[in-house]
Amino acid sequence: MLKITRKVEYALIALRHMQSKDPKGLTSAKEIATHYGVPKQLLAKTLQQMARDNLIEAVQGPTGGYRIRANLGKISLKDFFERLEGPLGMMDCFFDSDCVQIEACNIRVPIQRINDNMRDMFSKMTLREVTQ
Amino acid sequence: MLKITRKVEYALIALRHMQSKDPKGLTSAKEIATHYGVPKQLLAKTLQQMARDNLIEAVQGPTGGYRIRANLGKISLKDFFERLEGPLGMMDCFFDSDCVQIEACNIRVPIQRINDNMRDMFSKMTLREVTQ
DNA sequence: ATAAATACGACAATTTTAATCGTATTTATT
DNA sequence: AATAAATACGATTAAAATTGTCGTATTTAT
Repeated sequence: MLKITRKVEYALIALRHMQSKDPKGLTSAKEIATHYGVPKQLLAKTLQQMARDNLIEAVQGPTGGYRIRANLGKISLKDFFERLEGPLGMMDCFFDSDCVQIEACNIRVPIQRINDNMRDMFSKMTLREVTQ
Repeated sequence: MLKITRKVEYALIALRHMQSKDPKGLTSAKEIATHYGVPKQLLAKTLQQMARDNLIEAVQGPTGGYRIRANLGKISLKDFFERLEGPLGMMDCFFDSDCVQIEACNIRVPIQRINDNMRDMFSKMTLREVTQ
């Protein structure tokens, strides 16, 4: 419980790797995959998603690759998690609401409170803190 | 990602339900299961586990059931989660360590930091805050 | 033209979580 | 003593979520 996914893990590995290099230079999915022993295809998808989100920039063709585009110091971990994985909630009922028990449920409000604390915590941490 | 499990959910529902009743009285698994539309067997196991942990007290036989035993105001959410689900960590590598990449991994320390924040947060909230 | 890279939907495998089954034990009630 | 209703719990199955792979298309430097 309360685990991050591989997608997020690989994204962080990739960002941190790129962060430590010349910001103009490009890094290929292959480079990261072989260096960290991570499945290349899955990593590539994650990189592609980050590119769609304008977190990084993609350059196609041979000699292509990715470089960081956004200011990581301005992106909260909460936003980062939500871009990659969707809304952040400890229980599905906060978004789905296909829970028929919603009337009887006695912990919705308290859980909401915990959840707010969690979101608050991740709102206060920036991506740069993790990748630098 | 970052979800609590049903086990924890059912445990909280049960505790909150019992909290709202006469502390001497007993509550059966059946009562909670039918009231909140929750699978009885799974709930029962969770209650049994909480009983083994001395969080609640079990009374057998017909007219038996459970009642709260511990002082919920003295139990942190972190302890509660860990009693039910084991060590709290955003990544398995903090306990398992069967990760061969542990040498190359570049995010272990930063993730550890986030994780510490999370554990800290849950250490500061008590079970009572959630169940009252 | 070729090769090496990104792009991405569809699918398969794996793992984790959730739920059920079956049986034993306890004990209040009759 | 018999019964019934409750807890106790290991084993198994089912379902869901996660993780990984495949195949194909596109881009572009050489």
